[in-house]
Amino acid sequence: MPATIRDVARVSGVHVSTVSRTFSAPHLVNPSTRARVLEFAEQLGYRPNRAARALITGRTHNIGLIVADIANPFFPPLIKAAESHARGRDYHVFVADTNEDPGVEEELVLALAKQVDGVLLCSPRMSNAQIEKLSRDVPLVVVNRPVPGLPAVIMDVAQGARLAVEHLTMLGHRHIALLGGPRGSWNNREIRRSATLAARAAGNELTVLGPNPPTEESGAAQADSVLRTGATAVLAYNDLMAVGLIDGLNRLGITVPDQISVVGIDDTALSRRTRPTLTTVATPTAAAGRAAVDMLLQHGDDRRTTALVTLQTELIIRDSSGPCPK
Amino acid sequence: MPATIRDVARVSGVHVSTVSRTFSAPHLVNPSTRARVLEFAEQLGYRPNRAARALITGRTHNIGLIVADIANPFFPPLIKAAESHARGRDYHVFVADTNEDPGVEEELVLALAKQVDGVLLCSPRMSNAQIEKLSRDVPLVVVNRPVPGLPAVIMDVAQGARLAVEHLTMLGHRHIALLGGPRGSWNNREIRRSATLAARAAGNELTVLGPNPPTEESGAAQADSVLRTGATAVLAYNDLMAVGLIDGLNRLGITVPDQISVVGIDDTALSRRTRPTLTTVATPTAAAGRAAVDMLLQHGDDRRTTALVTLQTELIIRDSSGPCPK
DNA sequence: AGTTCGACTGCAAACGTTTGTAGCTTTGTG
DNA sequence: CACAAAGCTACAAACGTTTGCAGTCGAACT
Repeated sequence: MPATIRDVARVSGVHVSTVSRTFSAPHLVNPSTRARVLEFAEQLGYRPNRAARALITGRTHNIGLIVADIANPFFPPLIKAAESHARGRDYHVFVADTNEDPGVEEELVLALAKQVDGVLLCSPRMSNAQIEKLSRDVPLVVVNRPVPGLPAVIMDVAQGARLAVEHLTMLGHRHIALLGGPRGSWNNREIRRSATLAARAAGNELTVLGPNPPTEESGAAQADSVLRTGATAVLAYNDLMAVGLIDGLNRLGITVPDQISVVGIDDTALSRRTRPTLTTVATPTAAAGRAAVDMLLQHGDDRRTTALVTLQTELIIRDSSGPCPK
Repeated sequence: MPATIRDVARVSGVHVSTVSRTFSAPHLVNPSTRARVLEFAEQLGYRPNRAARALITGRTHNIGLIVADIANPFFPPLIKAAESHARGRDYHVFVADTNEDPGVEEELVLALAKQVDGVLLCSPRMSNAQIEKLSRDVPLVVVNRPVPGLPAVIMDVAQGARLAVEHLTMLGHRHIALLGGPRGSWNNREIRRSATLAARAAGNELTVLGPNPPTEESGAAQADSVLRTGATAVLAYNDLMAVGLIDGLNRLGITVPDQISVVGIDDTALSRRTRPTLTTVATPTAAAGRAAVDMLLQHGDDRRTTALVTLQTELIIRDSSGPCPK
């Protein structure tokens, strides 16, 4: 029913190849012919069938975007930025949600492989070896985790964690709890490593809790474990857990920041809206989305380029962190 | 490089058509042949090329999902539910963001048309006529707005608005302001209509403000217009505007709900997290996403089925609404 | 024994494009 | 005026599938 290249060719009295070139290699066709073809194409509402084109060119002009949880407020800005950036380059975006399940991740990459020119793997929970293996089937760019031999864009969350610990130290806190995130997360390990280092450098005590699912409920559920550590300040794996924790603490009659300071990570839209507003480490998620798309489209075919883009993070001081109670 | 159906055929010593049937019509091939083919296919890592398949069958097993703004917290739960539901039925989902621009909407539907079996159009800003026209190119299901002659899933936001007005009336409020949303929004008109009716029935005064962009900033910016109306309670187009408004009021030294009550719509994840927590009308977004996918896949080909699914809404009373100050 | 049937498999055309090659004009050059 | 070059267009094969049709073969029926 929809017009094909053949319809356009017939109507405008030229061969299909001429119509094809009118769109994909304009300089090879006589301007007047081209004008005529374009006119008829317009009139018939012709649009090239990208799937058919992909079949022969091998380029689909689609990309895949795989995230752990669309509803986690960390991701929407990244998705939005990536989609918009990709569309500006005439690419469409498949979005899929793994529910934090590594098995689903793998299946998804494989299922998408033939339909896309590459996949953005955001915060994957798979092993490096698995990712490495998948990258033989389809170009990958990893976000939020470096994988040896693969292009990746990461945010310097170690620096952020250090800044957070230093901030808390300056406020007089001597014992900090680290509310850990999910097991497979590279960010989680990185935060832990860096916070440990920073705490040691400041002569502080650091108690690590976790691993935990990176959700609000999980943060709330950890409120009493946090209390039991005796820490006066908490650095949480992400904003979601931080606000959950604050809620949980409130329910136990503890107020933030008067009795305990809480610092989040990600600076999601949330953090400005909660009361108290959340001190947090800002990660440039939109920029990460754009950078990842760029990397994917840049090295079109020469995969296994091992570029690594690192984006800086920043500590945003708001109301959930305050002086250590005595 | 990746294995094709021909590779599998060669290796397992059968014709390509047999391999094809092994996957798409198993009952037509001898179980033992089938087993052998499957084994070799597995071994070669063969996966049918869906684009090639689509070319001949006309079914892509993809759907498009077009929303106004991915970062608006209303949408992620809908996207997540729709994607997960679709994938359960072996469909992949293109997600695209229009930035509230009707022109982009149209372009996007057209661009996606050949690559999908149908498009979910969420909260479109286009005219009915435009939507109607697009539906001739590709099956559409509209979400959050009824369009004559097209399948749609809507949420009964009129009922929600009525409940909200009644709730405020019971709290003693006699003058309510309606903080309107974007121009093209059907929901906006519906809310307005229903709130007006309910206010009249209760003998209340209702002042309508707007149209406004449906964002937090826009809500905040309207704080003084709201004050000038002299209303003691506000019903906002959505949660985002409601929390923005509360912020704006706070900045003017007005407290919620003591001096003014504020009610939102959508019950986004936000509304539980702000202080005060937000009284709001809950819209079942995840259910809407699933229902829309079902409708799209159900009437596969017989478009122009004019089914309309209406989902109920519910008033969630939290802390941002209180008794009318005297 | 001949026929019919069913189960299975192969053949080849088709889906809507792109692209290398070859052919035809026209123009420029010596 | 002949010839080459340049500019343009047509032809046809290819991409990886599906699918209607026809063919083969053995079993079951008459």
